[in-house]
Amino acid sequence: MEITVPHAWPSTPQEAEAIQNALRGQVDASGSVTPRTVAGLDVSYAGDGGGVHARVAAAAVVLDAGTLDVVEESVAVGTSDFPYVPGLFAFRELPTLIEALRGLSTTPDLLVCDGYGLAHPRRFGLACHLGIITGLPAIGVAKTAFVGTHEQPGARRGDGSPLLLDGAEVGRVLRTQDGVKPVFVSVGHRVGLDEACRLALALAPRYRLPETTRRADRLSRDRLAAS
DNA sequence: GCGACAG
DNA sequence: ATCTTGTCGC
Repeated sequence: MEITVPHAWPSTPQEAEAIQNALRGQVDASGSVTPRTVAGLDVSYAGDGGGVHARVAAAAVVLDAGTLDVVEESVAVGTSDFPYVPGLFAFRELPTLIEALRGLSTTPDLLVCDGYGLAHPRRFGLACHLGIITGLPAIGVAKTAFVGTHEQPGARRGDGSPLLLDGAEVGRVLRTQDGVKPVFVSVGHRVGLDEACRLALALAPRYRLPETTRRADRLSRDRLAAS
């Protein structure tokens, strides 16, 4: 698919924050989607992934939203030239993720990102970046807590509790399987939170994480090991 | 002031 | 994220 990045790549944390502050107003946190295809995105790192020039592999795996069968896969290898800073995480993975998306011959109807969207210090996490850059509906499904407060959701699949930040619900702590640790769902772009949770649940019929994320994780890891 | 902190 | 043994459970 074609992608044009609407800004320069930052070389300092200050520039990165300025980009997020400038783009945050463009997020559309409403809407519903009935995707035919869904792309899962993930990045793997070689060695101590904390380094600034670590080798990385980014994967984009497109699944049929109904059957969860793989429709297309794309991987890109590169380096992460921006350090890992909580809140600026997107700048570390975006360049390679975008290359992976460009490698797709089809345009997916939804992006499922490994991380946060609006549940972010400046309300503009990785899922928002990818949503705005591509113009596509996007959601974030994170594995661990980052910002906000929340109560423990019920123990059953589908149970959830609001993720609150400054009195606003910026995401939801969602149980995707009975008795397993919940995931953190937040809006990236052009999808409401209820819809984002519904989609995340539908994409995780058997395991804790969405099939999209699991597929992208495995593909990026394998590709990195083979390079 | 001191920690905590998506991947 | 990645580095890692053994262990519990389906």
